[in-house]
Order: sequence, then structure tokens, then C-alpha cells
Amino acid sequence: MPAPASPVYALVDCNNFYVSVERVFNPKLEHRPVVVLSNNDGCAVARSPEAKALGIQMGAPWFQLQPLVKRHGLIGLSSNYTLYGDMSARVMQVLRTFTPDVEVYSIDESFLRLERMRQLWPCPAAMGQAIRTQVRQWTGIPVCVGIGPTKTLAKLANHIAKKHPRCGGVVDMTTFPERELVSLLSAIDVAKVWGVGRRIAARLAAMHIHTVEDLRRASPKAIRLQFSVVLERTVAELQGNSCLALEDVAPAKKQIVSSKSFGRMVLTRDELGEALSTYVGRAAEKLRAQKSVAGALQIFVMTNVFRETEPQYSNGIVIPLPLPTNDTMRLVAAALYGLKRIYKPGYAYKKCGVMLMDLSPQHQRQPSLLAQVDDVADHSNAVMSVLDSINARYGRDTLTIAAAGIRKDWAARSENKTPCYTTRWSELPKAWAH
DNA sequence: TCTGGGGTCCTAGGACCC
DNA sequence: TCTGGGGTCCTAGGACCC
Repeated sequence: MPAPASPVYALVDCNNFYVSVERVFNPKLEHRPVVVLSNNDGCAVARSPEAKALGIQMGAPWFQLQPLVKRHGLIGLSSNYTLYGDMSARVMQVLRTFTPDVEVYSIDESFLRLERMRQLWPCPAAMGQAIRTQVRQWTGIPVCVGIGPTKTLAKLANHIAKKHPRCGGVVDMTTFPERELVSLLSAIDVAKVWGVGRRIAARLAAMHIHTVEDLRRASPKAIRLQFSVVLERTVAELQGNSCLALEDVAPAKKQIVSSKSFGRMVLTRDELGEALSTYVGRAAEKLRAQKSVAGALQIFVMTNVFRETEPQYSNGIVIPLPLPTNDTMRLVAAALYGLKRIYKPGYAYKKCGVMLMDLSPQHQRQPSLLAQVDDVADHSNAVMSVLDSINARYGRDTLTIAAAGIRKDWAARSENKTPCYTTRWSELPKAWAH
């Protein structure tokens, strides 16, 4: 039997994803500084190259960028996650035409394993180029491809591909001679390594480990003693020993969170209750989509931490559920009960949220010893599937529960949002022939 | 006026058990 | 005077990711 081929990982990462999506539908955004804002139009979470060139940092608060709007014509778009989610699915679909070995890692990146398709291509880099071209042609989204013997090296290769346009958007580390690799990795800050954040970078610096090459030369065992098994694996991966496998089937989520800042301060328990009910509804939709039930729910409320001179209050509470459920009504009832316990009048609340925990598969639900619940459960299943199918067909929030409120004037700001071009009939882009 | 949201994993330490 | 040792489970906090 032939030895199994050593793994070849690719990381395909969309360039400035949210901005690129907006540009697909509005070419006037080309060549201009554009940022896409976080929820509530809070801060910049995606930047066009022109915006980066103006020195705008990731996470810069939008209100601080106002001078650039006047001086450089900076455009700030509210985020349109429905659109980005749909475009992401299209990109991933294209990747699957190249290989079934795809792990969707985030909304804008996927890991691929290439070696099963190896004989179809002259080299991995050629396959990388083909992926780039195809995704661009079929979706309009530019991507970069990094290739390496481990996920960590593929990530690094992708970083290099993004940084150096001369590479043509594809970097294949599997073919680098050792000498070249050493000089390349010696020039990259260790903080660029996947899994090395600010804190760890600072501690590494104290140990005179500054570059990727420094970390690659470290002993995994020594790193294990100072840090944890996580960083030990990172070092091993840098050395070419693959420790992180491709997860091509997405595991079910272990917790589901929905939380959001308000567009204005919220004072009353009623309004907090509306917001909480809204978020519980969202979280419960996600819960049912993965066919799980929750055994407990946590809620939290908080005032605005940035207003240091104002009285602050933040609190949370876990509410165990007598029976694991994914019924919006039951979950809302539990959340409102929790709110009653932790709400304090006299504070200006800025944010609240809910976390569904203790998730387990729907079909494994434990029957209760105490209650005759089967009829009730069947009834609630029926109601929830009607709710979900109507909303799937006619759009989110066509049907909601009354506790979530109607006016929702506490809702987050979203002042410059583009249409849902690809997911709403009424918002399809129009083209005229001349 | 104005500062995001949603996840995962690991470790240390306490509670508890035999 | 003198007070075991080993194991598991749970939780909070910290670190990271996009």
C-alpha cells in the first residue's frame, strides 16, 4: 500500500470581504475609500485598500472618522449581513467545485485539502490560481490563496499573498527551499501567526522571540511549559507537522448568543423586555435550524461602559429550563423572568443579550419524570415549524411574537444600508438595456 | 449624540467523592 | 506534635479567532 500523501492545505480568504461584496453591486464604490460599519453603525469592520491607505484602523469608531468623510470622501456603509451571508455561500459553492474537502472557517475564509486532486493539476499553485479566477468570475469577489503543509502555514502563506501583490494572489509554501523560507519568516512579526494574539506576543517578546522564524526554531516542549498545548501545536505546525485537521463537517454549536447595542438609551423594563424577546427569537431560530434544544438560558443587561461619569450597572443570570426546549415562547418566558430578577430602575441601559446553553440534539430529548409533556411538545413543534417556514418564505420577522414589540424604536442604527440584492425579490438589482 | 457581535478552547482551582 | 491521596466534575476567567 502506498504511503498516504502528506497533506496540502490551502486557505482561501476573500479580500476586504464586506467591501468587496458591496462593490459587486455598486461599481461606483471602486477606487474610493469605503468602510463597512459594525452593528449600530459603531465602528469600521471592513476597509477598502483606499480606506486603509488613509490610516483607518480596524475597529475605528465611525464618529471619529467624520473628518475623513469631508476631506477624502470616505463612505461608511451600514453592514448588511444577509447580503454578505448569501454571497459567502456562493463563494464556498465555487470552492466545492474544486474539491469536496472544504472546511468553511468563517464568513470569508475556507480551508481546503488539495492532495486528493493533485494529479489534476501541474502544481498546487496552479490550482490556487484557477480557484482565484473562478471565484472572481462567478461571484465578483477577489480572493487570495495560501498553500502549505499545515493549516498554520497555509494561513501564513495567505498573509504573504495579501501583503505582496507581486505574488499574484497565490503563495505556495510547500515548494520554498529552506533558505528562502528562513529569510522570509525572519521578516514577519510573530504576532501575524494564527493563534498568537497581543498577550502571547508580548510574553514571547520577553523571551526574545520576535519573528515567525524565532518561534519556528523554538522547542515545542519548552513552549508547552511556558504556555499551553495550544501554542505547542502552533509551533509544531510552523515546523511542518500537521496537528490541526480539516473539519469538513461543521460541528453543532455549543452555545448560541444574540446580543446587540441599542440605538438609544433604554430606561424601562418593558423596553428591555421587548429587546430581549427579539434577541431570544433570533437565537431560537438558530437553535431550531441546527435541530437542537437548550437546557438553560442566560441573559444580561448593561449600561454604557464608555460613559465613565454615569452610574454603571451590569448583571446577568442563568435560568435553567425544567425541560430542554427550542420553543420561542418558553424561552422568552424564561428570559423575562430573568429580567425581572436583575432589572434595576434608574439606569440608562445600552445593551442586552441572551445566550442559549446546555445544547443537545432535539431527538435525544429526555422525557420528564414529572410531567406529561409529549402532547405539549408536539404542539409547540408544530407552532414553531409554521413560524419558521412562514419567515423563510416571506422574509424574517413576517411573524414574530408580540412580546418583541412592534415599533422597536430602541433598535440599532443602520443609516446607510444597501439593499438585500440577492435575497429579496423587491430589492433585486435592476439592469436596463440601451 | 456617537465605541460590534459571535464563537472556541484551555487552565486553574474548588467542590466533592471514595 | 500529628490530619491522605487520587480522581472527576464544574465553573470562572483568560486567551484566541473572525
